[in-house]
Amino acid sequence: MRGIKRIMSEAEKRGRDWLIAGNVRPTRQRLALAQLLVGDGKNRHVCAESLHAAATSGPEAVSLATVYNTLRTFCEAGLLSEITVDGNKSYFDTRTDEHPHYYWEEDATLTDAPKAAVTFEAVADAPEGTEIARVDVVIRLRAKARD
Amino acid sequence: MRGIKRIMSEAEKRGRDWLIAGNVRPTRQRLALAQLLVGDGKNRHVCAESLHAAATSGPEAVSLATVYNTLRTFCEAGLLSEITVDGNKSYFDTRTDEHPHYYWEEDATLTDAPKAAVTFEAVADAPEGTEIARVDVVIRLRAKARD
DNA sequence: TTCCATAATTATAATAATTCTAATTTCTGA
DNA sequence: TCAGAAATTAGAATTATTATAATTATGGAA
Repeated sequence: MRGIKRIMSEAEKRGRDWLIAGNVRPTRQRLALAQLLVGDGKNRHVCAESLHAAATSGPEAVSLATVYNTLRTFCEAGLLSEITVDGNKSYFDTRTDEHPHYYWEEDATLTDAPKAAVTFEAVADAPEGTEIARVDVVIRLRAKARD
Repeated sequence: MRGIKRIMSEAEKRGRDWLIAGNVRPTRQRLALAQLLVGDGKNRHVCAESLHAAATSGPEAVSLATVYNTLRTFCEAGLLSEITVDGNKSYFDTRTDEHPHYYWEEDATLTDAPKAAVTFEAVADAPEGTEIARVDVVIRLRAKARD
């Protein structure tokens, strides 16, 4: 045991439990990132850059390379899902169930859409020899034109 | 008039008409690309690189910069639609009506899905002050696991 | 505890897709 | 035919991301 024992905050507990649930070794950096991602119990969308910025201004700095590695690790562990929406940058969502997203064209941000925003009548069978891995739905929003 | 008058092929006509329909000046390079895109009357999905490769092996070489410029121009003219599916590269579709896509994870390619592949029961109202620009649906396929 | 093998982290270099810049060429219409 | 505008181009610059290779941390065994 290295550091001084101290009371663990709610956010720290949430982060740690989340890592354990995903069967991911709770290293210092991963704990820091996990806390930023799920520490408040709310869902969150991040990109590598935004998460790195958040970590940098926190108590436990994490290198950009590790942010990338860790986001990938979390995805593989099923803790995050990756969302692709504009051609150049990846977003990551702490909600991992299949649900639609709003993409706000005005400021290029992404939020969850209520699941009821889109309901399917039918999704046809996948072509022969394949199966559907996932159905991505992105509802692109723009500011309403004034009349 | 520079070149020698000659009979215009069906593909050339289709390309030229397509440009005119989009109100885009029919330059040599644009005609070459248009022909590659719609010359056979079929729908097509390309990325900048694949289109550039096709042009390079044709009779009228087009620089990569122009391929990028032109794809953007065609999109703005409503002749193409851009599809984003994996975080790093843009695809362009000669079909511009709203329709779902299959993304084949195995080889990272994109094809049209039959419109009936997904039918909506409902798409909720857009949030206050916004309107829906488009609903993107990508059905991600993977090779079926053997049992 | 201490030590070891393994895994994680890191700075930095490399890559990939795309955009920018500034010079040149081509078009169009008078 | 000519001038001005638009398009094209090579190459540099940018952005997001991944790879490399060296260092450091971690967890389990002794």
